[in-house]
Amino acid sequence: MRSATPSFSTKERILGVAETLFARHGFAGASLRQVTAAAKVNLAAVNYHFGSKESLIEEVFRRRLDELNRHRLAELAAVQARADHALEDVLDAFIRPALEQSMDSAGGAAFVRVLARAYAEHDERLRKFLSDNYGHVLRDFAAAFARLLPDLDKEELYWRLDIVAGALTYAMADFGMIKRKSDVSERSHREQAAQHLVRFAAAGLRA
Amino acid sequence: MRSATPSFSTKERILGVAETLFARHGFAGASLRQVTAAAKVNLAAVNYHFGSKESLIEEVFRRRLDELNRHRLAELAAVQARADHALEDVLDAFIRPALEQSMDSAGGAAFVRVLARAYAEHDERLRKFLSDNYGHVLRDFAAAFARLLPDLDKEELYWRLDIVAGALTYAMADFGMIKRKSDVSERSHREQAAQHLVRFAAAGLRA
DNA sequence: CTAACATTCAAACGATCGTTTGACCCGGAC
DNA sequence: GTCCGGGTCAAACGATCGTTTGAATGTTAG
Repeated sequence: MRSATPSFSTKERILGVAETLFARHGFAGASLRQVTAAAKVNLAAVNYHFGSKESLIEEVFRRRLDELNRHRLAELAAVQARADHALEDVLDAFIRPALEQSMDSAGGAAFVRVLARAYAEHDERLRKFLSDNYGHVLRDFAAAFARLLPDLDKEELYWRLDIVAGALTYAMADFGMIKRKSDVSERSHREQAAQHLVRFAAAGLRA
Repeated sequence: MRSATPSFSTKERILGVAETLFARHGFAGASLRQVTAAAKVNLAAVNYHFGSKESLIEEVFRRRLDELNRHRLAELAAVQARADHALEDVLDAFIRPALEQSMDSAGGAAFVRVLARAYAEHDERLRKFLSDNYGHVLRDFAAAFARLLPDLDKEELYWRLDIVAGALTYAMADFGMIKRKSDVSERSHREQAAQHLVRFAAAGLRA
């Protein structure tokens, strides 16, 4: 069975449904009974395959973050290899991989919402887990920005990057109150969002 | 008893503690037992004074949002009365009242975190409640921005305002990963945040 | 076939949730 | 004094939570 239907195994079905429900109702708001019912698996399957609800949450992150971080650092390296790279290129290297992943798979769009949840939740264990995976990437990007903005002192730069990261998280999660037109596809909606955000953030960083 | 200790009545003590715990653990994460225990009132007091947990949540918002919206619109009117008002002035009229309120009372700082929670929560009833109180103000500000940016078409403006609102919510809630120095007071921390955000947002809107 | 293992299942565990109940306290009206 | 009504209290309600159990099931190897 493992090799016959690998993409629909119990484990992966739980992960996919959990991602969707965590995005919609939060980590505390989505119960294991809701998850297992939607995934059409037994309630005990979560504790059998993942050990606990918290381990399930971490696995939802790990599944996507590893790939996302890898792509971001790869694009950053590619950008920095060009001698004449601009601020917009570095911003694009940070934003675009998240955008791409959010459109790759069915659950990708849900994951960026889950990511935004993680910022809102103050759970210490979850924040540490994310810092271990995300903080390293942010530090590399901060160094890249620092080189492109030599006149900006470090503290001022960190302030602005903080705002950029917050705006990115917000925009990617589509938490805004202004709804997109219904005739604009999800893909072009997110591509426009990334494009606007890059220009907006670049102008703010240069201000 | 009502006139003897009005600022420490059971009702207000519940509201204050609920604000703090909702900010820290979310609406689903903070239980009424935690709230009543911290407020040193009986568990049944919440349902007696507010009717339900959901009504308590709404009351936590109403207590601060009425004043916040009033101040924002007053400052916007004052800014628009000046013929030479700039983009930064309008942004300041939006950001500063939230900043002031967050420092006025002990629970004010917690409230902006509660406000950010509201964006993360997808609860339909809560979003409608906020839209009724918040949406009107956002529309007025959007009109003010539109007058100051006549070359920007409406859709592009809405995109950027969406990002600004998201960055504001994020920054005000202090959800960033970059910690402030411990020797910088909370007040100057938030004033710097507002100042940076105004400059950043203005540059982004003009880009 | 049997033995061993991995997985699924219904059922129950104790804990905690929001809410309700009914007795109790107490200050003011009569 | 009696009565009344707002307020507080301990206790319990049923529902739901995450987790555990032990039997049933299916799958693989010898």
